[in-house]
Amino acid sequence: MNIYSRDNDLIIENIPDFDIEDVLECGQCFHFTKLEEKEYEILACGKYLRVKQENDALQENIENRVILYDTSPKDYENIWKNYFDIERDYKKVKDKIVSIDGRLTSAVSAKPGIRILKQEFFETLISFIISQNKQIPHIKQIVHTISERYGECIELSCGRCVYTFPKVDKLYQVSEDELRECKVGFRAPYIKDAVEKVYNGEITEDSLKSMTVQEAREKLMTIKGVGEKVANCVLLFGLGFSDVFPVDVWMKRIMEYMYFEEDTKKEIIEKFAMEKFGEYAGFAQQYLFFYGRENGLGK
DNA sequence: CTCCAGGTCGTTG
DNA sequence: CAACGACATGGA
Repeated sequence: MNIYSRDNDLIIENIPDFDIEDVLECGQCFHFTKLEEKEYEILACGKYLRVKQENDALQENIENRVILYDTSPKDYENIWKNYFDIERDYKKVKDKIVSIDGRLTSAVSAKPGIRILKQEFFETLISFIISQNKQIPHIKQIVHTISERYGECIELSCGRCVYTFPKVDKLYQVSEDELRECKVGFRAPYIKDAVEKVYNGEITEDSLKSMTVQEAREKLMTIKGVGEKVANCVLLFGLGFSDVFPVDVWMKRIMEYMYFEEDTKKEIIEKFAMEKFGEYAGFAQQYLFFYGRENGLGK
């Protein structure tokens, strides 16, 4: 891996096991827009990032080149290195998963560039409350709407404004009816409850991170509208716990297709996967989810 | 028109 | 506990 600045951009060559398309399109993140093939803009951590990956530099003996536009080395060190989980050895992660069960080889090699993003806790919490009983494109739309209406504006050099996801303090001021106008539907009171519990300090990122997964999961589930699945997604994508296995309709189908071959309760599937994959359960889940969804596994 | 979506809640058996 | 309908909204 080789990192250097060119004009105002930050260039990273040869990030192992990284593909910006796999990372963003695998369903863990909703606050981004595709601009071109392998080129995206992302709103995260209170920042705007335009990022592009080139894989056609083979003659220069370079496997891939990722360009973070208008990004200082300092922002890379402080924000994006952590956000993209650059320092984790994903070869080891994938080897481990495949050694546990060789049947995951096809899932892992289909999307070899997945990384579990370290997303902001609050945004992840609200986003996955919204996600229940909704399709990914619509979740993205709602997250964008909430950000445009209540987030902070970042003015780009071209004059266009983009909006970060709002902070708790801001969403605390937003009424249930105003939330409904963002098309969150019956989830409005759920969001309200989550915002209140975070705002008044009953739920904090730090305290959750200091707990065991079980404790943190139970704490999250005291929020109305946060069940087992949403809690697990927040633990995995927003708090850095990797020993969780969110089971949604897709994972249920995929796991029934691969292991159970009959209707099986989500709790059984979750327990089975956690015992099987342990601290790698979250990674295994994401490879399986993306692969299974793209291939319509389990019909 | 009907069915379903990265589910969860409240109500019944 | 287990099962089941309701819940907003939009797309197939």
